[in-house]
Amino acid sequence: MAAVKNKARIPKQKRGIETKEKIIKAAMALFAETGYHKTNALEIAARAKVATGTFYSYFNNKKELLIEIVRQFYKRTSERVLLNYEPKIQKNKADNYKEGEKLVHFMVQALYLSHTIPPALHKEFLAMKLLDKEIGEITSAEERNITSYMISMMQKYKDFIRIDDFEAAAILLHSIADEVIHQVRIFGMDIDNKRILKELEDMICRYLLQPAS
Amino acid sequence: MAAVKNKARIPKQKRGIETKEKIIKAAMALFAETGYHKTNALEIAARAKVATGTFYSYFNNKKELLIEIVRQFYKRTSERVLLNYEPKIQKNKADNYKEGEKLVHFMVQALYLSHTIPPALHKEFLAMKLLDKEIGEITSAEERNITSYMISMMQKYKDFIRIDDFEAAAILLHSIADEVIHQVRIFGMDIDNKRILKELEDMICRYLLQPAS
Amino acid sequence: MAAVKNKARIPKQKRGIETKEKIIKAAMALFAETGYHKTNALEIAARAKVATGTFYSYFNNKKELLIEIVRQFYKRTSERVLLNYEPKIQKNKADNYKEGEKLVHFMVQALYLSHTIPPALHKEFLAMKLLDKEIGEITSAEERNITSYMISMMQKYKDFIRIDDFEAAAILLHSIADEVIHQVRIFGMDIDNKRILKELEDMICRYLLQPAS
Amino acid sequence: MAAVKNKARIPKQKRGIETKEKIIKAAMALFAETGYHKTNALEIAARAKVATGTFYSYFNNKKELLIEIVRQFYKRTSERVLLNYEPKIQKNKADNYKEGEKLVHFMVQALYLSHTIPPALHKEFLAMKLLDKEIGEITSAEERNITSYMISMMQKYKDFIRIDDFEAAAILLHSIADEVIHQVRIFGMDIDNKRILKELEDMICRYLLQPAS
DNA sequence: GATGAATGAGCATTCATTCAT
DNA sequence: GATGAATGAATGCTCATTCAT
Repeated sequence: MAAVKNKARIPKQKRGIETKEKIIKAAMALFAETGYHKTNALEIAARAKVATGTFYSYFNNKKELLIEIVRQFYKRTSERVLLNYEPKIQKNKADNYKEGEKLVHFMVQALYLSHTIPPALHKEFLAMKLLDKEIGEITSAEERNITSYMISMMQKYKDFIRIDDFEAAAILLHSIADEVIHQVRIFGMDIDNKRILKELEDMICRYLLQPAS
Repeated sequence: MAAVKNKARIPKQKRGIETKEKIIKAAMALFAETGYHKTNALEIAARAKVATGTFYSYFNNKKELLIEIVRQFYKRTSERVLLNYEPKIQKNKADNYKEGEKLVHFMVQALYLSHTIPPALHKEFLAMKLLDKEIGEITSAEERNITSYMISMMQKYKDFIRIDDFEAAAILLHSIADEVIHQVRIFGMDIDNKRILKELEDMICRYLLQPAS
Repeated sequence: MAAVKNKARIPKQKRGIETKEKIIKAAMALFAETGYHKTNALEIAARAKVATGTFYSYFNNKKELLIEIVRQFYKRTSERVLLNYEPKIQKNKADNYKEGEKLVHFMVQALYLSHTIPPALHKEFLAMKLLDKEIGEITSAEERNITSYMISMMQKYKDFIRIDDFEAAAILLHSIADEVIHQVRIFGMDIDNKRILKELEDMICRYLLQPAS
Repeated sequence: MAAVKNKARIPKQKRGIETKEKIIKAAMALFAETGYHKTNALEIAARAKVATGTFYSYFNNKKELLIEIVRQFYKRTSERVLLNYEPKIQKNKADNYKEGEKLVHFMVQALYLSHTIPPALHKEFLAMKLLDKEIGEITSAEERNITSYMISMMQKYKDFIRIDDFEAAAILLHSIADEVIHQVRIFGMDIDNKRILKELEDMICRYLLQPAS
């Protein structure tokens, strides 16, 4: 309702960019340590060794800062997952299942490796995705990106694939792979993470791939 | 001086129990409508048509109220999932896979049906599970319960099962089924929910069950 | 300004008197333990094993209860100091100073012995005497009583006395004796209390009594 | 998590120091007018023409403010009492008692003059010394200072002194002189203050000084 | 641009007191 | 008389945000 005051400075000079980066670094550290809700602007400014006023000249408010952080994270993650070189898959090999397994392994690994921020911070992101509409939308857009990419991959390798509903499959696969990786990375479950990831890959393969004839 | 003042009244009389219930109802409605963080004690009391002081004579603070709500939810969910009658599975049937599918369908349905609180409220629970240690622990305990139950089911029907690592499988299955159901219930994804759930069941079956010979 | 609601019940029956006494006992204990200001009606009622409502049917409020306690204390103290039998003083003895010393010793002892409530509670009384007008007045009245008594004693034994201004002397003596006894009883000073009391008596004697000729 | 959040701002700039001083002034006025317990942070801020938040950026809470005020008071008092020039006392005069009287008079006057804050405020200090442990400790430390000074004075003029136990005497003298001065300044007793102070000095002299041979 | 002092609405919490049972 | 649940004004304190220097 209220007109958004868009006073946030967009730094052009080197010093300004560095200051903004200092603030983001400090905020990430604090969000990871004590959580987004329990961190306040004063603390962020203090940690960044910057005056409170400076904070507000770069970000209109705390949430905008979070959005910036989340955006940066997803941008980097996307790049890592989507732009990664594909493995060498041989379409005409005798055993398509084996080749498919390679592909699945590659994708799960890519997803796993893309989650490189501190678990505690990631936890905050996931929570904020649920709690905040804006963050939720950013996340959804990102997920749609990844899902589209997966559909295109299925189409490319459709001879390997046993299921029909590519869209549902993509959503399902992304959803579960992401969740399992979160579980593994964030909660660091008691039992060996490798065991879980192995089962995950097996599950995806059994579901997705044409069985070896 | 003592770290925690445990003044919360434990109502013995009918009136007290009703009042407490009124507060819980009001809080659930508000948490669902505006979220836990954006709801305050005053609003809860007002919605429950109760004085602020009354709120604080039943709960030491807002979080304790949330914990009570979460506990109640999990207790009911557990009862529904765990105590549900099992479907009639015939162990000696010719087609074990078909019977297995019935079992999987039954379990997914049970899990689906157990999530009967308003999606918005559930969203809050999931977020708080990530944000708050105490809530996180309650949730973990609950998850361990369900995982144990699943392991025992696998042992009971081990002739149907193709995988070896029951523990990893149980964790994996619980994790993904829960996640997909949340996605479906909370985000009410664009594409037909039935399509997703159908794929989920298919995936679980392919992964879990001995293929039809 | 506001008309004082004088609803406080004056118990006639044994049960009522006992209940009131229970409340007073509980309050004294709590005032001593945690202080008047940090004690609330609920706690007093709880300690007295009585309902909150019952508290308010015996006392209009917390301060009235304090006043009752202070009154009781001064009544008992007065009785002990004033009604105490006097020592046998021989007016015609050769050495008046020696006899005077006996008298002073007796009075200091009487004052000392009259302070029989727990030091922590006494501390509260002294503070409330400073902070609260009503309590201050009760205390002042009491002090005037004691001062008068001291003047009459000086008159009775005027042959022993070296000073002229009986009134100023009585006020001074009461004031300092009381203070020193408080110091000794309440703060339990590091150095031996007996040394302090001995010096006090010596001081009073030197000041008050005709030197031995 | 940490027991005490030490956020209190320590003003470096002129403006900050002035603001802090404004708050202290306002608080002293209000404590004197209505007492410490009946004054709240809001009122102090309002009187100082400052926002509530400003109050809390200089003091963590009301008690910390009181402590600061008490500290300032004792610092000033000490300086006045201890650093005051001594009167010219002639050790070899014929009449030591006369010289001693001068000394006692000087000390009582110094003590009297050192109590320059409004009586009502002083009353609050005395009450808080009894009610609050921290304030009590500050006061005790101060009293030990003064007592030490008195002992050193007695040693310096030991030829004038009739008593042996310097330590007990110092404690006793400080205690009673302080008390009588409080009585006089705070309660402004009915009878002429000069009469009381005169008797006080006489008493101290008789007790402390070698009689004129 | 940067600073950090100042703001004040907002929220959590307490407790003296009342009153229906 | 006794009970204890309910009341709600009062108060302490926080923190996002502004703005004079």
